[in-house]
Formats: sequence, C-alpha cells, structure tokens
Amino acid sequence: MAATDMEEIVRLAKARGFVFPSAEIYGGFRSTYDYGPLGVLMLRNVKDAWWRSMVQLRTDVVGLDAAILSSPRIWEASGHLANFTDPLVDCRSCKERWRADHLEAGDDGVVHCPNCGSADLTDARAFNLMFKTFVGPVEEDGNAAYLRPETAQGHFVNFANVARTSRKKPPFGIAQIGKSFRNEITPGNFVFRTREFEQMELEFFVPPAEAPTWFDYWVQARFDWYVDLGIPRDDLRIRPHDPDELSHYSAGTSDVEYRFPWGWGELEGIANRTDYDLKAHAAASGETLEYFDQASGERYVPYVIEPAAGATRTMMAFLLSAMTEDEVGGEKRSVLKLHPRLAPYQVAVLPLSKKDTLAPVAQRVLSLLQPVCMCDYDETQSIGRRYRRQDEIGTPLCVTVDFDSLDDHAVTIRDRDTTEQVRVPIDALVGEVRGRLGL
RNA sequence: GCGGACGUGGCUCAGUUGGUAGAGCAUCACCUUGCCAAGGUGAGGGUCGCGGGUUCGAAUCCCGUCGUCCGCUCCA
Repeated sequence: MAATDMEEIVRLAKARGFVFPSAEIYGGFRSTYDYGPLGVLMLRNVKDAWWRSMVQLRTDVVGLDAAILSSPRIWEASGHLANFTDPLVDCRSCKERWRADHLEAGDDGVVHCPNCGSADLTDARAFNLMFKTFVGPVEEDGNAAYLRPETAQGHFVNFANVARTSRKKPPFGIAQIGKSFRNEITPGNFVFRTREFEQMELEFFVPPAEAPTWFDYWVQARFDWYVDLGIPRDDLRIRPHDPDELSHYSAGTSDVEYRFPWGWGELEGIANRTDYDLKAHAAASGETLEYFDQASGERYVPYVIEPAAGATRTMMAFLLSAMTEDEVGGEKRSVLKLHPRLAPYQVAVLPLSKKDTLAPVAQRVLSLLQPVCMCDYDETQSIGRRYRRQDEIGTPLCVTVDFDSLDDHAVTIRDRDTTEQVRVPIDALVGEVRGRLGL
C-alpha cells in the first residue's frame, strides 16, 4: 500500500475506461467524474450487490427511489439547513484554516490560531454544503429548491406511505440507492470525495428498545458484506465515533473504514438516528409519523438505524483490493481479482483465430452466454495478449473457441486466478460457467 | 477557498540560448494456423490545458484562468 497504488488505479481507470475526469476536453471540471464502459458496469454491479443483500435476500426491507430535487421544507425540518454548514476561519498569519466551532478562546478571552498562536483570524464564514437552485423560470427565494445532500430524508418523508402500502411492521427497513450532492470545500482523492456522489442507504425502523441490538447487528452485517465481496479483513475496521464528532441527528455512529493508500477512510457509517427525523418531520408537517402496534396496543415513533454507504468510494475500495501482480512463465501480469459479481465482464469469448470458420461457433457460444452474464468479445491480436487484457480488467473466465471446436463441439474455459484451462462441451457450457462464477 | 509543486499526441517522456513539434508504448488495417502480451508492413492521432500580452516570430518569456497532486478542512 503506497501512493503508487493510487496513481496506478487512476491510470487503470482512465486507460481501460472505468472512470474519466469529467469535461476533459474543456480542461476538466473539478470533482466530477464520468463512468466509462467498464466503470458503469462495475458501479452497477456494486449497487446490485448491495441491493441483493439488502432487499432481495430479505423480507424485512423494501425499496424506494425518491426525488433528488427537494423542497426546502424537508431540509428545514431535518436540520440540514441550519446544521449542515461548517463555519470556517482562516489564520492570516500562518494561512491555516480551522473550523470555528472547534476553536476555543484562551485565558485572555481571545481565540488564537492553534498552529502559530496568532490572534489575527478572519471572521467565521458559513459554508452551507447544500446545492441550492430554483424551480421555475424566476430565481427568487420563494421557489428555492435543494439538491439532496443525503438520500435519507426521502425515506423519512415517505415513511407513512411505504409502511401503509408495503404493510411492513417494525422492525423493517427502506432501502434506496441514488445520487446526492454536497458542496464540499475540498473534494479529492480521486472519487473518494466528490461533490456529486452516489449513496446506498438503508433506514431501518425499529421499536426504540431494540435500537441498540439492531445497531450492533447492522454494524456487523455491513462489515461482513465487504469481506464477502473480497476486501481483506485486515484492510477493514470498525471505528465508533467519539461523542463530540457525532452528526446533529445521531445518538451513536460507527464507521466501516477501509485502509486506503493515504490512510483509513470511511466507506460507510452506521448511525442510530433515534426518532430525531420522524419527530422533526411530524412536527414540521403536522402529520402523524407513528406506528401503532395492534398486538400490544402501543403507539410509538420508531427509532432508525441507518447504514449509509458511498457507492463510488466503495467501488474504488474494491478496485484497490483487487489489484495484484503475479507471474506466469516468468512474465509479469497484472490481474484485477474482482469478485465475479463485481467484475465488469464475467466472461470473455475469444475465437483463437479471426478466420471466418470460427466466427459462427464463437457467435453461438456468445449468444448462449449473453443471457446469463455480461460478456466481452475479442478476436484481435494474439490469444495471450487477449488473456492479459481480460486479466487487467478482472474478467473471471475466458471461453476460447479453437479449430478443434468445429469437430468436438467443445470450448476451453480459462480461469483468471489460476490460468488453468479445462475443455467443456458447448452443450454443458452455461451450467459450467454458472457454477464457476457462483452466481 | 489559502500555501507549495506541476500541466507537450490515450500513456511515459524528448524538444537545445524563443524560429511555427518528435520517440517508445498503446490503437487501427493487412500478413502471421496461432493457447497465456510487447513478430512483419502500413495507417490514424497533438492549434504543446485555456485566454491574453511581449516579440518579426513562443511549447519555450510575462499575466490571468482552468485543472491535477500535497497540506488545512471533510464524515458516503
């Protein structure tokens, strides 16, 4: 793990079409990235893997896709308009910048720079991290709107609608994947912190007394998810927040952190948001946001356990963990050892020769596999070079059609991790591929 | 936003005291009957981040701007 890993991943991302800096032909646009042909596949796979574990494999979670453009009343009620700001001061002497709310006055009653001790500080300037825009043709405050800085408020304002229509009872959750926007003062570290980013958030509503138990459950479940998809346990840790770093809505937060090349960084935060949000929206809207338990006759506002993950930085962590180099026959090769569920392509179909005689068979093999998984097709240059290309982008399996295939109706499956090859009848190919991918 | 370094074809770089851009790799085409990249021949691709200034003339000098990297801050 070194800075070179970071350079290497940025290079790979751009060279192979995972991630491009946005607006490159205009000199770039800071903090925005575009996901290319391979990146969009992998990012989708990350989100699908999350959705699968959160929604598909459970009966106590349902999905939601709420609007990005949202009413200011939501953010007034949630506290983001008031609290989602960082008041900052600059030291005119040593040029360091500090959060005003982290500085304390000294014995003389004056605030000094913690670095150089100077009292020559600028006034605190508030940065609201929300992007503001206007709905309709006229820019006036009466029609202000905000791009959501988190998807979560969509879960809360739809709580009653979802609970009624899905007939779910606490403990139950609402899952949502989507873009959020924060006007970060300093984006950076590639796609780790960008102003436009994608979140995967679960809001899990529970009886208040069960909140601590569910909090522990979700911290462990989320940690395991990353491990199951290939991140080494040693490169992950759970870090509970100190009380003084908690968000305005949180009664307790633990982060799942990954060992990035520059140090530990957050992939996901699991927060106990208590009944803060539902109560805030109930008070602001005048709606009742409670659950009435018929069995016990109790009426209560559920507590919320929120595992909130960043999709794009999670994709980056998977890429970093997957990058390896090994040797075959004394030749170095770089291999992206991605979990089959995350790899952009699961299979590459490679006719040994570009000769016309192989094309019909290769096409038939391709059309057998395309309904099963994402397939690449490549008939240019030497077979060895094509294997290396697929290794570099993490394709788990290559299926090679050769001249023997014309007679024995079989093809060769070559494994990314072992480079071993096995001969498989075309009739049995789909089953064999499914089995090997474990999908 | 502040301080420091940087910005030449997709990538890595060369470009002499300012005279109007080169190489390797990559890509594409054809050849190679070929199973773990870097054989042969040929081709495409750069108004030197962008804008302005100095100059007869700038990739080379000056200013601005955009972007990248490092530090301050960040909490998906």
